[in-house]
Amino acid sequence: SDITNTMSVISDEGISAVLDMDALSYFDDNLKKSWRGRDHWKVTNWKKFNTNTSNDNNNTTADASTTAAAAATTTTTTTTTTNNNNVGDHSDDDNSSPIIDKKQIDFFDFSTNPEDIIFESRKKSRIDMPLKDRENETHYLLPNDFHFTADKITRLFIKPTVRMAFISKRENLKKLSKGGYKS
Amino acid sequence: MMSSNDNSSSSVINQDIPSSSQEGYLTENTIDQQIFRSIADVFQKAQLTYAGHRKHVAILRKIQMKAYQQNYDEIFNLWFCKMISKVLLIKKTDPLGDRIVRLVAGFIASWEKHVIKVNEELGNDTNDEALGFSKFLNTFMRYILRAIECKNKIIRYRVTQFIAIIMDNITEIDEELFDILSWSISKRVTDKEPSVRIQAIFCMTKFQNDEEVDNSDNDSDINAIKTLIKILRNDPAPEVRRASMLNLIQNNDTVPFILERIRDVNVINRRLIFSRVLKNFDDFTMINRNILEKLITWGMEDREESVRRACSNLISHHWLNKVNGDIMKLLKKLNVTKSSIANKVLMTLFRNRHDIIEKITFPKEVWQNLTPEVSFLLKVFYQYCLENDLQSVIEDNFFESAELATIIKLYANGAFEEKNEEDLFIFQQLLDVASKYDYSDEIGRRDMLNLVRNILFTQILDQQTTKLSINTLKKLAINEKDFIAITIDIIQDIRDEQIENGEISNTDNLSEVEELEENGKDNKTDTNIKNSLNKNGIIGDDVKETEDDSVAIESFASAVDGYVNQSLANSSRISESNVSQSLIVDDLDETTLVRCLNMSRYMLEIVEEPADSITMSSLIDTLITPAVRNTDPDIRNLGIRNLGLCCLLDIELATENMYILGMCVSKGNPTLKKIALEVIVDIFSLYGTKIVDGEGKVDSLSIHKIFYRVLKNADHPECQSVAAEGLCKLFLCDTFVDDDLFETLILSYFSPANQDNELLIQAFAFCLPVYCYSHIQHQEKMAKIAADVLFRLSMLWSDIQSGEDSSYSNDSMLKPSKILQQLVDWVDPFRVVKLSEEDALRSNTQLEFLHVLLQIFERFENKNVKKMILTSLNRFKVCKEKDLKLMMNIRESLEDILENDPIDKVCINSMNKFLTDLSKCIEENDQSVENSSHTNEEEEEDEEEHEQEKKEEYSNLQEEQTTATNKEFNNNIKDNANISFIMNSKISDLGGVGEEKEKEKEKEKEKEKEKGKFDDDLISTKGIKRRRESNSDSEGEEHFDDAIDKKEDNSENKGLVNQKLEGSDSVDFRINDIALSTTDYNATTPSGSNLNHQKKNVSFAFPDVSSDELSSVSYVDNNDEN
DNA sequence: GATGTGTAGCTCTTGGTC
DNA sequence: GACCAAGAGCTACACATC
Repeated sequence: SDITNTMSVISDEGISAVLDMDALSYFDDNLKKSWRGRDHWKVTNWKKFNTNTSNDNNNTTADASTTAAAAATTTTTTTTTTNNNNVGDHSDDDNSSPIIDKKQIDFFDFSTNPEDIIFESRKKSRIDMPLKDRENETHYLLPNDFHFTADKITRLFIKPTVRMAFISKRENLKKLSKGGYKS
Repeated sequence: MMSSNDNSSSSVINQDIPSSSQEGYLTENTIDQQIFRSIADVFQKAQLTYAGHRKHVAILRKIQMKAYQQNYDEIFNLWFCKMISKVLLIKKTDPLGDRIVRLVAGFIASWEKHVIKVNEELGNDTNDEALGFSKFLNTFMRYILRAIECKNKIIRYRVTQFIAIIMDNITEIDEELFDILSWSISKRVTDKEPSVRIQAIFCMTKFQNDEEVDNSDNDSDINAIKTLIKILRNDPAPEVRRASMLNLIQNNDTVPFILERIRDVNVINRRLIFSRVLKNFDDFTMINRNILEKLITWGMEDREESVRRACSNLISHHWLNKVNGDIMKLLKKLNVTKSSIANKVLMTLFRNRHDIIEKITFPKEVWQNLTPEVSFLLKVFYQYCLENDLQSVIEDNFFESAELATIIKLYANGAFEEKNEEDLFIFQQLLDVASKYDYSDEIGRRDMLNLVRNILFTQILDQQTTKLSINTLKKLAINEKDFIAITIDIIQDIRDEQIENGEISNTDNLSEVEELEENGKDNKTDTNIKNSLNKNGIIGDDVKETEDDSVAIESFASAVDGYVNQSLANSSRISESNVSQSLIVDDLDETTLVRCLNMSRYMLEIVEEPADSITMSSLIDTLITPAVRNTDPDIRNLGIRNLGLCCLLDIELATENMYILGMCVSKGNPTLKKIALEVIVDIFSLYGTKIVDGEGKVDSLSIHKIFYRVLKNADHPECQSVAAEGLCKLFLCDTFVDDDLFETLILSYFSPANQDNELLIQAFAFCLPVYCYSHIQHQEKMAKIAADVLFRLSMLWSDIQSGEDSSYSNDSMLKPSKILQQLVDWVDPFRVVKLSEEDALRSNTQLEFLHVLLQIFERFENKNVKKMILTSLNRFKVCKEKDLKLMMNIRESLEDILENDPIDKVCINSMNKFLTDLSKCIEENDQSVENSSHTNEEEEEDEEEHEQEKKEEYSNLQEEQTTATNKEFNNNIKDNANISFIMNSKISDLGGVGEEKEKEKEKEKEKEKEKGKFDDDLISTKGIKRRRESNSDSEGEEHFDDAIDKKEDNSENKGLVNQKLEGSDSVDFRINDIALSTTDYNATTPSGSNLNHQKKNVSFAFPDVSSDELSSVSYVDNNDEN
């Protein structure tokens, strides 16, 4: 409430034209999962900035519906296949895999002996965790979270009631574009 | 079908037609088959639904009994096991298996229950029933245990599942069997499959129960508990830790480990602490205070909404219910006077339980007899009402300000006169209310003002209370000027009183002041701050910095003196009229000084506009300056903080004080360094670059150097992270634009030296994406340096892996593939905020990165890294909208690599895929250009011209020539092409001359490169020479580091390594470098010539980035120096 | 080790009972 | 109004596959 140097007073050039509060929340939303940085970073899908332009929305909805439709199709096909399998049920014996993946087991059928598999000697195959995985000095605990937010980084260090004035002067903008590629 | 060759005794395979074989055993066979069929029938039915399980269990029991009666119990056991053998093959997710498991558990439980009953009836456990059960259990368990180390994980899972559920359903077990079980299970706890481990844990939990009952079992109990704790903390799979967390027995030894999971990396585990573990605690006061405070703080601040919700549910439902809705009881339990979470807890309650808001009232009589709890409730309640605009609630419960003043006075008396601690606490709560109160009533306002003023004047308050009081003053003042006047009056009064009481002999001080003023005049005539400082012998020199502390301190002190002189000189225009001038003393006792400084600090923190300059300079001269000069570090820190706050109100003051702030950063102790750094960043954030580079101003290069140095110094991680965050902020608002400083910044994010600086890592993790995605030009900057960043870090990584660089462990650094991913991600134009889809499609940031990367591809020495780059090609997104020539260039580079590099199939596949896509885009791009030229005649010309331009450029590039064309990729930046890139405007005059020279050199270098030989040293040396030229050209201008430069000139080429180590110098070179080369840089960037450029820059630019390890990464061969 | 699919563990809603 | 149960929908994690 008592902030004088808000982003709004900033000239409409360059970065300040872009960085309003909405834009900042775009970062907060999309960055909240990568706060641990570096070692824990992985590629994530970013939610598009909501620009109120119908274009974006249309695109996204279109995309979504297509994928949804695609997904729906796949689901239906899979279900049908499963159903087909179910019809065949326990009468069709699948010898290719010992593992039972059927709607029902025939407890009367001992045409194949499960003991061949379950008591199979384990030979060379490793069934234990590698030693290096058994201890971890982080104990799988999160580090201290310093809660960087767009709000925090746009405030001054020693006077947090005041925001940075994004006085982006023309000269600096030019400097910035120097050597950069524009498209 | 059935195999006749199966003759192992335990594997009596039966057929569907039982009587067909095994003649002579018909009777037995029939019973055998009957048992088989009966059991199979039950299993057959029970697998489909849980309904009827009870019946099925009963039938099974009957079958067993009948078999027993016929002396066929062993056959029963055998067939039972056979059934199970089938179940062991049912995959984990199939509910069939679980149903049978439950059936078996039910059967066993039912049988055991019966056995116990019989045992009780007969008074022994050796009866037939008991023995029969034991026999069955032994047979069954040993049967499945034979499969517990099966190589098939599903079977291991089912076996452990059976064991777990059986353990859960029986009360006793043979010791011998138990031993075998616990031995087998303890091995499965380290199974490679998490699902098996979880079941093993379920078994383990059964071993920890009998603790007190049987001492002989204690060992295994303790072992079980120890194992579970180890798993809880060390298992990589969250669901396994979860199983351990929820099943570990809770006692004084285990609870801390369980609650530690509040910071588990897994969300569900964290949430469960609130929704399960803590919910089951009878009384949270059992938990250690510190732990409890942390639990709630972390719970409320968790990144995940669901955890926060679980936490607030715990508080607002469970906890409140436990005290039957009695908030006062809850507050007592929380111990409000010492709790840091009570505030949060109450706020959560108010937010989630609107029903209790209505029930809270503060009748007048309560105010007279406040307890800490009630006053605390009052404070938080008022805060809540204000935040939620509950005006009517406030009106009902809180009265006129005059009355509030009276009440506060009451408790203030208790607090200060009678030194009653409870009253002090109550006073603080009420003061908090007062700082937000409505003072429309003039009498109330005046009463309160007098009260607060009086308290501030007479009492020595802690920081928090001081802050509250000052905040209240602001609320009470008519306007900001009034507020400042009131506060400064109080400070003045305190000082006056102190001086009166302190019988200070002012004579010495006065003469000192005069002396200072003399110096000040000197300074003024000089108008050169730096000269006077050089006189004092304190130049920001790395060599000096390494000298012993006493020298540093001395030089620091003289710097401060210099500052004081200067500040006096500058303020003389004001101080003439300043009566209190004679009071410039630092003899105020420390407590008073700190008290005044804190008051002024809290005042300045909330002041929005500067007061009149007289008031401000009086504050600075009489309070802040002496504090800055003080030898006590705490006071000095406060002094600098205050000075910084003043600077944020007055740009001139800020400009004047940049130097002293810089000195504080380079010479101060870590705390002072940090504050001063923060101040510098704040000043830049507020005023931009206006405060540097100009008549009497500090050189921006020096400021750059300061940042470099702090950033590279891992000894002061806090300063490092302030520098990192600060630089990110300044780059974000385009106050800083230097490429090399920026690259240093990125490198320090990935540097293994900073691996443990969590604050720095997190600052970067947030700020760097914000920078890259906030503006397309920011992203372009990243794209420009990305390839070099990857190169340097890959080299470093190779060194670490090969053991050449032993200062870091192998995993202290991100793999190059991950770094590449990150960089590609940062230059993804689709993430740029408010950039339209079309612009994003057209943006070349990612391809620029790729282009430069392919240009320097051959310089990557590590084969694996090369391979990695090629297999990662498809991470770069291409589309027809991209720049045609850029795409063609990339294609060419890739084809070159395909031809000349020995590469494996994976790479070839990846490259082919990318090339196919790329060619398609190139084709489409070509077509669309043609199409558009036909559709729109007007645009045709432009388009053609543009295309022509591009083509020219690219053909130039392909020939790897850097003709001094000023053509741009994009006309947009044409205007900027000739604008020098440097910070110091004076140098820019030289641009033309330097430019030509530069281009000549560029050409030379290009030729060299074409020959295939690349002499790094030569180029580096050239770089230095060139720098000197430009430096001498810029003679006469004020240079922060003239002294160093000259010194170095004298010492004649100290060698590259030294220059590397003295990072300070590199900044200068670098900036001039850019100044001389930027113009053609724009025109030639995608070419190979740029590569030279980059290389050359690099060798100077980051000598001190992340200490020596990066120097080995540098292109410059520095062996001769080592 | 990157990929897509499947699943656990929620959360929220609806509808019903006490 | 509290409570539960069933059902839909969501997301991070687990699993499977290549």
